[in-house]
Amino acid sequence: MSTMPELAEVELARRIWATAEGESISSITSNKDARIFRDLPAAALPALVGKTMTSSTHHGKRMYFTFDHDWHLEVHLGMSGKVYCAPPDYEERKHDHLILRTPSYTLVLNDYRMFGRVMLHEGDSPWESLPPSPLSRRFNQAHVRSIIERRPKKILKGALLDQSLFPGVGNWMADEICWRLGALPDIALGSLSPERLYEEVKFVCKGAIKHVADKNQDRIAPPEEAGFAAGGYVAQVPPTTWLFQHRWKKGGLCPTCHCELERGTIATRTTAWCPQCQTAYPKK
DNA sequence: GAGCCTGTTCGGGC
DNA sequence: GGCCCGAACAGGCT
Repeated sequence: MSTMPELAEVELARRIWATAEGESISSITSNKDARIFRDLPAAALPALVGKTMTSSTHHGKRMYFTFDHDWHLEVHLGMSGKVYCAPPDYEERKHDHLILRTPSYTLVLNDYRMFGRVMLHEGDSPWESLPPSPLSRRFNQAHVRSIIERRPKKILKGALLDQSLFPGVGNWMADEICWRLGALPDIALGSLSPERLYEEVKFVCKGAIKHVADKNQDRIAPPEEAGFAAGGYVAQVPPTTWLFQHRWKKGGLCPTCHCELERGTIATRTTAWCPQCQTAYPKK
């Protein structure tokens, strides 16, 4: 299973680094030339040395680690970012671009493609000004209705991937939501009912957390057992009743009707759908 | 060796 | 401005 840095893996990654909550940063090693630091002023990171990680949260695909005196380290995993919580004597490996050491742990950010991003904020909580997360109470039916009403002609899959509308939803989750809606990915947003869209976005987001973040908790700690070896840390994935398990296999079958899934490029992304089950709405 | 790619941004066309 | 697409980013994997 390759990595899939969408909402649930991001939350799992947050929990992995959160192992070090309550510890203070003793040293920082960073590859400042790495693209992931393109939005971070040079020499900003040392400000974290001596500061204690007090809490953390995630919003969509972004993680925030808060250090005392209102410093917030933001990490986006991009396409290939991984975080590890390793023992104190961890030795740097290829593509490790950020290493935070505390007395008990080594927090590592490894990203070979460097589409990820690291930022540092001081002051107010940066996530509070972002659009509502599908996991939050602010994300309700009225909010989904306003999304649909403002962009009735937008393609469903393109809308689902838009991080300003559905923060955290990525390619596989978008396909899963379309499949559960019984909707082809290229129908217009305006043909959907707010109730149904709200229901399935919620179901897939909550289910992803349950099946991916919660079920892989044993990958987090203790650090000597944490999955910082090659292969990533996601061992448990959504059940075979989800499209997830079938969408990448050539000749994969729909878990509901068992007909062969179709694949193509929609909204510029590789997309899988069931030609039989996803016909509840007129094509765009 | 060629092609693919689970994320995001930017530029161009309409 | 809105929307859509393709390219670019970079390197491991099939």
